[in-house]
Order: sequence, then structure tokens, then C-alpha cells
Amino acid sequence: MGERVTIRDVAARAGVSVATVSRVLAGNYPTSTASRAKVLRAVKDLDYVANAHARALAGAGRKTIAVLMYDVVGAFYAQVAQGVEMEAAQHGRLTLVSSTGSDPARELALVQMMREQAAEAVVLVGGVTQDDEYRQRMARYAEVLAAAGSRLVLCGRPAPAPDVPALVVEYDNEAGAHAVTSHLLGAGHRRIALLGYQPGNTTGEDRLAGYLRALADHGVPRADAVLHGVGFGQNHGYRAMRDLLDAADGKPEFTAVFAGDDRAAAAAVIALREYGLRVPEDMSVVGYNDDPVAGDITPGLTTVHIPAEEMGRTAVRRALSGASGTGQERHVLGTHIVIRHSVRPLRGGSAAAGAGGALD
Amino acid sequence: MGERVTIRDVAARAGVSVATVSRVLAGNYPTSTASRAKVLRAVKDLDYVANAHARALAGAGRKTIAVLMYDVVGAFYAQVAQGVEMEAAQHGRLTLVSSTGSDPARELALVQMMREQAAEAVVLVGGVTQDDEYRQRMARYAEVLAAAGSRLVLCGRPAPAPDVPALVVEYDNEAGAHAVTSHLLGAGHRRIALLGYQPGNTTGEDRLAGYLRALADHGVPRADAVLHGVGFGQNHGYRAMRDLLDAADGKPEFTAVFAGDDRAAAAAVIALREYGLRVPEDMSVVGYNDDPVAGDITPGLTTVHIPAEEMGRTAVRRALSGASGTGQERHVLGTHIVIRHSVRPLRGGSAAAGAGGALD
DNA sequence: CTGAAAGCGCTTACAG
DNA sequence: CTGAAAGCGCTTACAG
Repeated sequence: MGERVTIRDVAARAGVSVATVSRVLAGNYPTSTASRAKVLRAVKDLDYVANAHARALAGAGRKTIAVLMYDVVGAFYAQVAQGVEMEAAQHGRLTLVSSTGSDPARELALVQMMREQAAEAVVLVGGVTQDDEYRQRMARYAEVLAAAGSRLVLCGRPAPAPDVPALVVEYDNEAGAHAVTSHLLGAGHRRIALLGYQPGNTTGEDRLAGYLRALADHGVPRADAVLHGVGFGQNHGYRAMRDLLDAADGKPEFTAVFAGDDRAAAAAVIALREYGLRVPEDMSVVGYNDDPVAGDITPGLTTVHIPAEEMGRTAVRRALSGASGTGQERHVLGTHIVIRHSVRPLRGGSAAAGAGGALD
Repeated sequence: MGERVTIRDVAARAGVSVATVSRVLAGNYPTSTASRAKVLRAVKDLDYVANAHARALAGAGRKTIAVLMYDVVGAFYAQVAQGVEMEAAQHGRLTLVSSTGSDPARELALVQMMREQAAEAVVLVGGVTQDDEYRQRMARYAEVLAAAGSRLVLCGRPAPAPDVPALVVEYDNEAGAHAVTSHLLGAGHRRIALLGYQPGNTTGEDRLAGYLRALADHGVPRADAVLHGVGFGQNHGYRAMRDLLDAADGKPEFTAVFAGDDRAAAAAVIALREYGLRVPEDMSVVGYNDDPVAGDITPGLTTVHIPAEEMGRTAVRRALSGASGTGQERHVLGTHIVIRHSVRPLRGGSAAAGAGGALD
């Protein structure tokens, strides 16, 4: 339908030059009240909107922020994306979202596309397997992006090397695991099963580290640690819990479960019930992430809140304010434990457990 | 850092004209093997990527699909967004995501921005209050978008009028409500409370209509319908359930609850437990949406699955294949009921309830 | 305060 | 198969 109306059409109808139209619209240069009125009138009459591509080519216009992640439906990813989008919008930027499905080839292709789009920053989200291949890949992204005046932002994943010019926004994953494990230990639990440990994955490794450190801090021998399952999420959590229960014939030695994430924890609660074990009466359970599900189930899950949306916001805030491309910048946001109803003090444990409102 | 490398640089290094470089890269025109090799070599050496804006201006390049929704973290929205993104990616399109926060002014501003970006389609997602203002607004969007060769797609919200040139992708919301209510009726329930009715909101109205129709079909007098609460979600669901229970002093006349959505249903289960009522033994509960939470809680929630991701996919598939701008096109996707463990047959009810696997 | 003109980096008829 | 040139729709020094 109808040919697109251009700045030339507006200029003609307003009886001024295209330069004047451009200036009136940009508002960054003096223009007479008369021209302004005529131009605005013409813009309205013709329902003109500028061509963003032409604007960008000429070196002006709205920039865009790109966020690349495994998928969009995971609560963590969705929250980070939301934070990115909101902060970007606040700064007049548009947000491009793409999912990589953890395919490095696709990820690379997307980074290239974002270079083509002249994205102001490219935000990569979520835990990874940190190996040499990963480090090299990220270093290369950072370099090419910096060369194009853009910026690589690593969100919830580690910096590949100290000298890579990336902006890193993480949360204190290890500390959160330490805190929630300590909470369990403080409540008197000694045998705590860690569910869904993911070897290699940075997120899983950090949680394991926090768990082990808490055990050590409380004098629990490493031999008493119970690790089982691979991977997070509902299915893995259920499977791992069943395995453990099956192996122990429904009478496990451990009295508490630290699930890799809340969805795994929720599934563990179900598996426990199927074995006739009540939470928290017979088994205490904690999760991680403060996923919406943590507040939706009974009992409410004690878990670790991670500032996902804030990470997204911080990612773009820093990307926009930083000296582009130079050096590495790192931000670690705090986590905090959210106490609900899934932990119960054991014997002489402290009274740390059991607080919190019904829906919180 | 480093000046951006352009097609001219590539041409110079390869010893050919920019036209040849363009042709080699586009691959839509014959080029000699020799030139091709030289160009590809130069592209690699210089790490060249084309400027998407210049490409777009010249009338080529990757297009983009825009999706505008209330927010990104709601499970429904996230799923639709995921569907849009995946289908768009499959067709070589990029996806721009923005949240409107249900602010019409912001929505309008975003539609304008998408016109500027020359988005190939603009997808608006989610239920609305359908009044004249809404209809006019959508009609206008459809018109200006069509004039710009783009397309307005309404996803999960009604067409404003039959002649508005929009693409509408809905799901059979009323039928889903009818089915799940009938499931309850089939299990012998007569007094069924509808929780979280949202007057005015199209999604809420349709669910109410399905509920009432099922009641009528089963000969339950309209006077036996119980409607309470405004709005969906955890907080509203909890509040509404508590209200009803408080009013009945914990001994409600109804034996089943149809919550407006799954998160409200999950909260209702919690409220019921606080009153010592077990689900499904003392009260059957069903939800809507097949939100992840439905499978995460105990008992698993019987609910209505809505094809959110498929809606997103259909939205872009149709937008890309349709004759642009012409007329209205409407697609209604089916819903189906997902039976888990939150419904229990009453007295002489049929044996319809109680099936389904542990985690499903 | 305003206009003519160059230029942003591509693509694509038009000649050859 | 290849190149010179026009053109996409803006913005912004440069004159005035």
C-alpha cells in the first residue's frame, strides 16, 4: 500500500527544506517558531515517521541492545530479559532478544548479526561450561564487538580472562549456596543431600562450592556430603530425588535436601511425598533462585533470591555509561536467603527456620 | 576503536568493485569463482560484517518482527515471546521485544517506533479491556502499519472490528473454560466457585462465559454460580479464596473452585490448607493456562492448556506468508484440558478425575 | 535561523 | 561475469 512518506514529502508540504524538517524533529538546533509549526503540522497531516535505518546510517537515531540467552521461558532468563528491556527503554534503546539454545554456532551467528545491527551492547546470559573453547569464544566476541564500538556483557557467567574487554555482571552464587546450606546446618541438619549437581557448569559448580564450604565451616566431614543427579529443573530434580530415595529404600540418612534450583526442589517435594515423607516434618528442603514456584507451592520453599532483573538492568546501565571497549569491568550483585516454610529445626538446632508469611 | 570496515575496504583488498563484493555476499547473482575466493578471503581477513542499516536502506537485508506485551516474565507472555522469536529466527528475522505495562500511550509510542524500524509485523499480546477506545486504537495501528507495508497481529486479544486489516491469533478461551467446568460437573460437582473474575477483561469474560455455559448445559441454575474476586494471579487468587472462606466461616457450600488462572489456583490451594481443607479431598480445584506451576505443586493442578508458544509461532508464520495489509485474517487455536490430581469425584460423579502421571 | 550539498554503506538496474 | 553510478532517507558541517 501507499508509498512510504519521507522527509522530502514533509518538507514539500511544509514549504521548507529537508534540513529544517530534520532539525525540527531532532530538536537539537535552533528553528523558528513558524517553521516548527509548519513542519509539525505537515508531519501530523502526513503521519510521517522517520526511517530508523536512514537515521542510523547517517549516524543518529535510536540504538539497540541485544540480549542472547538459552531461551526466554525460564524464569531466570525472562527476568533478566525484562530487566534489560526496562533499563534499555528507559534510556531510549530498543531491545533485540534471541535464543541460542546453547548452540555455540548459533550464538556466534547471532553475535555477528548484532554487529551488523550495530547493537550498542550484546548481553549474553546464563551459566556455561567454562573451558578453553568458551574462553576463546568470549574473548573473540569481546574483541570484535569492541572494535565495532559495541560492548560484550556477560550476565551470570564468568569472565573468560582478566584482560578480555567485557563487562561482567554476576551474582554471588557461591555465597548464596553457602548461606542456604548454613541455614540448614544452623537448624541442626548435618546430612544434607545436594540435588542436581551439574559438573562443569559454572552455576552448578559455584553452588557446590558454597555447599561444601558451609559444610566445612560447620565441621561436617566431606564424606558426609551427598551429591546426586545431573542438571537442574523439574525432571532432573524428580529423578534425582527418586534415585536417592529408591537407593535408601525410602529411609535416607540425610535429613535435608538442597536442590540445585527451585523447580528441582518442587519436584523433590513431590517425590518425597510419594514416599510418604512430609516436608518439612520428615525432610527439610531448600532451593535456589527464588523462582515464582517457590512461593506457589506448599510448603513455601526456603530459597536464595538472585537479583535477576537487577542484573539485566545493571548490564545495560553499565554498558551505556562505561568507556566503551576499554578493559574489563566486573559487578557482583548480592543474593539473600528467603525463608519460607520448607525447613524444620532438627533436635537442638537454632530457631532459624519457619518464619515468613503465607504467600511470601 | 578501529574504524568500522566497510564494503569499500573489502573491495579494495580483494581487488574488485564493491558491486562484486555485494554480489558475492548476497549470493543472488553469478560471480566467478576467482572473485568469490578473493572476496571471501578479504572478508575473513578484515572480519567484515555488512551494515544492516545500509542494507535495509538500500532495500535489502534482514527484517525484524516486533512483539509488544504487558511484560516478559509472565509465563504466558514469555511463551508467546519464545514462539515469536523461534519462528522469526527460522525465517531469518530478528525479534524486537518491548513491554507496554498496559500503558496505551507507551503502546502507541512503541508502535510508532516499530514503524520507524520498518518492522515487518507488530505483534500485540494478551487480553484487554475491549471498549471503543481500544477498538479505535487498534484500527488505527492496523491502518498505519498496513500503509507502511507492515502488519498488525493481535495475539490472544480480539479483533477490534471485522474490517480492520489485522491478523488475529486467538485460542478458544471460552471452550477451555467450558471443558474444565464440565470436567468438574462430570465429577459430580454442582456448586463451583469461579475465582478471580475480571469484569471487562476479554480473557476473564470469555472464561466466565464458558463457565456459565457449562453450568447451563448441566442444568445448574445460574443462581448457584459463585463469582468472586477481581483479577488473576497469586495475590488475587489468595485474597479471593480467603474472602470466600472467611465469609463461609471455613465451611463453604461450594465443593469445587475454578480459578481464573493457575497461579491463582495455586494460591487458592494454599488458602484452603490454611483453613484445614485438603485438595482434592475436601475441595476440588482447577486452574487455567497450564502454567509451569500447575505441574510443580501438589496436588498437580488440573487445568486448561493454552498453546501460547504455538500462538507466537502462528502469529509470525501467518504474518510472513499473508498478503500484506489486505483484509482481516483470523486463527483460533485449540485448547485442551490437562488432567492431574486436583479434582475428586463427588458422590455419584463420573470417574473422570484423578488420572495423569506424577509430574504431568 | 535556513538551505544546498555531501556523505553514511549498502544494492541494483544499466552498460559492457 | 564485472564495474560505474544512481539511489535508498536521513543528518550535518558549510555557507549564507
